[in-house]
Amino acid sequence: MTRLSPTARREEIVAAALRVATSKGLANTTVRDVAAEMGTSSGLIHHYFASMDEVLAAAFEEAAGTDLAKTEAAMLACTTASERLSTFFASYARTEEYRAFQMWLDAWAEAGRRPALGATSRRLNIAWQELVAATLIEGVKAGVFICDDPAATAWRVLSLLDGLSLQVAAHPGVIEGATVLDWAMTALEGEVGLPTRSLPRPSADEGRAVAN
Amino acid sequence: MTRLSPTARREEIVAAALRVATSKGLANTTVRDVAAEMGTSSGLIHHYFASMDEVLAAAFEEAAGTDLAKTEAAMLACTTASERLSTFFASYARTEEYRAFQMWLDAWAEAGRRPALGATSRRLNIAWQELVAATLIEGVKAGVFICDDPAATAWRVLSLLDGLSLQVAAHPGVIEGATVLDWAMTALEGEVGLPTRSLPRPSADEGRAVAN
DNA sequence: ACTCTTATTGGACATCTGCGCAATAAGGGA
DNA sequence: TCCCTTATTGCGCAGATGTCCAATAAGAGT
Repeated sequence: MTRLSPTARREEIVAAALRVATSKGLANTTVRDVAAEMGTSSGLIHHYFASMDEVLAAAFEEAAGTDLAKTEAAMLACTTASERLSTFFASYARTEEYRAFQMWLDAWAEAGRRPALGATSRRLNIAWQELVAATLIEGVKAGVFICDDPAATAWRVLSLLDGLSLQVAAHPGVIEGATVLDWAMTALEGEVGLPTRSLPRPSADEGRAVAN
Repeated sequence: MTRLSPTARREEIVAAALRVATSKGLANTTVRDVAAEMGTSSGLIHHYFASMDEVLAAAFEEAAGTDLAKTEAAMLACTTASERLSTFFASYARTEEYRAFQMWLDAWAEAGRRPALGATSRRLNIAWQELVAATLIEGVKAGVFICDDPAATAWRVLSLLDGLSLQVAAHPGVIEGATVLDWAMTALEGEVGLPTRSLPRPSADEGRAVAN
């Protein structure tokens, strides 16, 4: 392979690891898989990463971190807190689709066994919660939301989303994807004193529109 | 090893597999681990189970199925629907403790890769939801709950519990165990039209009392 | 053109994995 | 007591896994 700069090669490794992890799961991604995906040798990966744990952590960070950044950007483009919440849900709809959520399942399950991946998973989960909490606080200040404890409400709505999405990902057919979003939004409306269904429900098309 | 009857040996294998899975996780449990735990040979396990997938499925069924049965029994000992819900939460508090929940994390993550484990996980998750839904329906008939769609509410409260417990198990310290229960019960009270905190919050002692 | 850093190779190593199979022995029924 | 089913053994096989390392070569700086 052509000799690359350390930063470029590192990025390529992370991108390749992410591609493999997306198709066969974080927990099933091996050094040789990543090397084969890049068309290089397996030794090269250990020249940039001390352990496979750190490769997986970097790949997961790339996936979930990018989702987070895109969602945050889309939310900041909105003017009102309600619109930001709607955008949040629409954006989450994409994350929840198909294989993407399997990566979260693997990250949570492996968190106790792979220190680097566990630390990354924890950090990103908290970041998502803080994103929602900040929007809630904003809405309370603007007088459109009623919420005693925005941080707690954020954890609840995010955990509800996670718990429901988990069923969609792990047990296909038990709950439908569109239902997850509707239920979570209804729960949030109840928490912050909005009339039920006052937040517009994103269609599948809208969810996909935010994705790119 | 002394020659046992097929049923007795089968049960011993499942029990040993469960013990191993409890300490090092379902996903990390190997044939040799289970054999060593029993003090027998690894070939014996394949004499009773066609694949490791089925051993893990049986072990998980034993763990989660027993939890479910105990919880159901405790709930049936109560007279009112509200008491049954309180008992449900108190019982869930035990499940959520420490390592027990890691098994659910592994089951969900592995569901897509191990067919037998996936089927078991799906079945037990639905059984838990049906248990809650039945109690809600009962409460609605008795006029103490207001709930349009008990099945949906059951999925929501269970998924909220799962999503919050998941954080406790995967990211220790982010949320406290006692908080999980309080938040989930508050959410349920909101859903079924009960005053907040009208369901008594079980203490850690009560949770442990139901365990045995 | 030459050197020297270092990106890259390719494979070795030790270990683990699920699974299968021939050999052994235990124990119940006759 | 003998026999015949079958529980149990112990190891082998084929493949996978993370990690490490000596050898190679590419390319930047002089």
